Amino acid sequence: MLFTPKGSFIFNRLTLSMDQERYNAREAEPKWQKIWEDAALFQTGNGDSRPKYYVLEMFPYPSGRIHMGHVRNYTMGDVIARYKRAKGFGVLHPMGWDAFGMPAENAAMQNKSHPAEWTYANIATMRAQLKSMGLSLDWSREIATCDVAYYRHEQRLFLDLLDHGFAYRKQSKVNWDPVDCTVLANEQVIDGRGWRSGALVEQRELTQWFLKIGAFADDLLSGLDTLTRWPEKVRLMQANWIGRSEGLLVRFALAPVQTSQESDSVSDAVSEVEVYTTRPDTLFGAKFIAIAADHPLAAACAENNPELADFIAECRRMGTSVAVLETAEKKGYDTGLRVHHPFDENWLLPVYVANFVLMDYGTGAIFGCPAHDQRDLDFANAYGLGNQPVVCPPDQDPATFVITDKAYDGDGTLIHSRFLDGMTIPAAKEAVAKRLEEQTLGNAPQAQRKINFRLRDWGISRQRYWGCPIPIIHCEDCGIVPVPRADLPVVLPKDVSFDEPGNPLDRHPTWKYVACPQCGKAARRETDTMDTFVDSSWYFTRFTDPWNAGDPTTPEAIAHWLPVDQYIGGIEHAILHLLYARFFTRAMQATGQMGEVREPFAGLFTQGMVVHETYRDKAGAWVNPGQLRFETQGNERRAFLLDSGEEVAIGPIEKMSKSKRNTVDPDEIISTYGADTARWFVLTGSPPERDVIWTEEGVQGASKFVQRLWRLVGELMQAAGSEEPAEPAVFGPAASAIRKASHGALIKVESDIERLHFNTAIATIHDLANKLSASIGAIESEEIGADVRFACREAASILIRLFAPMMPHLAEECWAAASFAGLAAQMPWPDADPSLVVEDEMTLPVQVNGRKRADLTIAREASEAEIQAAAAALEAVQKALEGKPVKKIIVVPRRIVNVVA
RNA sequence: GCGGGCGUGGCGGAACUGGUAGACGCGCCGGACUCAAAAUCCGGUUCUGGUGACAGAGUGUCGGUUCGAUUCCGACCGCCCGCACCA
Repeated sequence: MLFTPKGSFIFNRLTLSMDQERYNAREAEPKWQKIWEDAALFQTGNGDSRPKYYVLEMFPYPSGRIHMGHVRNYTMGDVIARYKRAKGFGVLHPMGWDAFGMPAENAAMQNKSHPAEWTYANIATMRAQLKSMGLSLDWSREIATCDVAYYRHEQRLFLDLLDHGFAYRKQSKVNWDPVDCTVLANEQVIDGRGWRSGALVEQRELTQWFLKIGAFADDLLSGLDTLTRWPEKVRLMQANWIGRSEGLLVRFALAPVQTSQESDSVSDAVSEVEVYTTRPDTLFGAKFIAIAADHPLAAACAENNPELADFIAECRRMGTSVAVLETAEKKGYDTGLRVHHPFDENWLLPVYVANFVLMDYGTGAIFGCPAHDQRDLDFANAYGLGNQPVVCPPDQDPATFVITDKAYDGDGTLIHSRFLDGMTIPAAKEAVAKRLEEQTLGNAPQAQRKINFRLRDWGISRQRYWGCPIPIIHCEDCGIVPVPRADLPVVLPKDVSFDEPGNPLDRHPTWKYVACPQCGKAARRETDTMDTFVDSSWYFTRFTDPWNAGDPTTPEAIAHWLPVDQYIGGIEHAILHLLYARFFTRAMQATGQMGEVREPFAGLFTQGMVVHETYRDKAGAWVNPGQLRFETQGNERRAFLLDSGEEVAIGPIEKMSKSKRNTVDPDEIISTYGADTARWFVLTGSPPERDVIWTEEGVQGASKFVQRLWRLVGELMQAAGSEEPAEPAVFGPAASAIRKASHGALIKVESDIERLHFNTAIATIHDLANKLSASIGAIESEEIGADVRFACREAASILIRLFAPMMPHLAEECWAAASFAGLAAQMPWPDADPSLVVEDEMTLPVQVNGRKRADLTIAREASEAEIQAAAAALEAVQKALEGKPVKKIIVVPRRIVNVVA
């Protein structure tokens, strides 16, 4: 007898290594990793003729060690890569390092070493960690952005962008991070603080390099519609960030002023104020004009008005902190200037300098319509300017409709607006635009239609050492001179010091002094380096041909591999990285480096974080879970310190962070349980886009399941015998049940992985294991015929391949132990036979008035009438009807029967 | 304030276009094996009532559409995320 009645297995010592009762991950994992590597299994050449599939996970910053978030991110990518490979695709699955950035400089300051040393040491550590995870990566394509071999091409791309007018220099107000001593892009300022340092950002006036992302604002917006495999949320966030608005530029003529001599001199020099508005329909509700503190007109008025100058200075001070802006009151200062209403020469509007008007949006000037804009209303109420409703809501009487402290911005009909009265808002907008376009002020139309964007151009200058040098030379005679392409790369000097603040490149004794390439005179190099987001804006294209030494990209490789079919990363890059990469794709297309590719990432997936409970001792100090012992009583859990026995408080579940001491080290997990257990865990429990809670019980559960699969495959192969039988013509009930379970699970897992529902794919594999265990446990040895042997062998072969993308090492060990040919990693995805899942009879739930009362088992081919008759005849149905007559019986084929009384 | 998302057992979650709510896992309870423990295996586990077959309630709350609603619509409550003087 092969099986004991309870199904526990007696191992046959003759069957290969299956006599091991336990699967030893620590031995097996490095063994298979080496076999894969020696066979160069995951290297994909550019001449591959299979249909292509490009899987990419956001490459990591080499901060020191990988964390659980990396494990989750890269496991998901690896499941897809391995699955697609099994499905017959030529899979490109590369890895690299986002290796420039501030932390390396901070480390250099602390350790008195060089950023390169720290960075490359971290890369070596993290590469080894990633390799221990058993990822199917093509390491032959590895890149690090801090390698000259990479950033030389970035300098070339910069020069291409410069030639095409996509890079330019301008003086502007910038976000200055006083801790990192560098400039930040708007996207890098979060709640008024630097995204890395957390320092309150200040405004400074500096000359900076900009990339013209604004040139593609419209295209970046409309392109979002084509990204159907992106999360709706990310597309929406980008659309809001780009912030397109359609409006009108309207010029208001300045009226001569009698009251104030100072203002009078201004109105002599300047004749008009131009405003930008998206609500030209409310022009007859206008009560004032407001200009920004930085508006040239404000500066002109302030020249002879110290009080106004003070007010402007106050506005500027406030502008340095977003936190203050949020709570700031609407404040203004009357310049004394007046303008004529465009439709009525006798109607004068006061011109205020206002703290809520921004110079860098629109024209830095607005007209205020208090009745229909809350901000304008707050201002008007503060300065007693009154309001005039000009849009009447549908349910209000125009005669009595008034606004007091809540502006109305909804739909309605125009009132008190002369020639606009009775119009809808869109009609009124059109009418105003048309009339003002035809009307002239000076010698030009008084108004002009204008589409505006919130998106600002991307400032890329950083006053840091550890970044890609901007290949520019400043010559006193020739001005800005690009480094000739033949002289590239501009290499970072090695001999730099970090013992004082500021930019080491700037204070290097020799590096910046060069001869001007044009006139040969003494000149200086640009000492700013590029924002590290430039590095990550094109790395996905470099992966397609990282061996090309002469050019950043290779047209054939781009055409073959791009776009990335599935990109995986954190939601935190929804705007920053993902928008920049989309911009670079367009800009590089314009410079001829991107072929016909319009969007870099056809499919995007944003995975959730790995979170963990937090613990605090009596003193309130955070405690690491490794120091704790847990007790459970019923549904209550308590935690105690291992050494002292002191009880600690179990706190909320939060993102793993060193400061809260709730991190779990991947290395420890891998050395204790193996990579497969870690990989399995991060996919289980919650859907991939949601956070997953790390628990010790969960890891142990995953580890137990690894062992269970190992035993189950052994049992299946024991039943299957060592000889591979031909497929029998007839299968008995036991064999049929096994085949039905295997093929049913296969169909489900396949569709789950295709939809990236890894958690339900795993549930299905659990379910299959349960079913197979039950089947095998129920079979007596004398029943094992050719059909059962065939079904068990088939089940083992399917089962192993189903979990192979998630637990590749265990799959190889099982595959080999089962004496199947080749490597599991090379096996094609099994073909499902849907006919095996179909049953002759089906069981339909039967409802009475929408409530389930019975089950009806009936032939699959039964007609609707037969089903109706059989359902009505059921005892439970009759009972539930309580004698009431049946009105109708609804039959939804293969789904349900509902008897309506 | 604006925009978006989410509320399902003790817990994580499942339920594809409206069709058996609670798959699968964790935890818990009971049992087998064992001198004992671990490991493993078997059974139970939404709530209420009943020894029981069974009956009633049930997917944040209230209403609507439908033969039928976790799923669609409306209002409200709660939580999470993004943006925020953008004219």
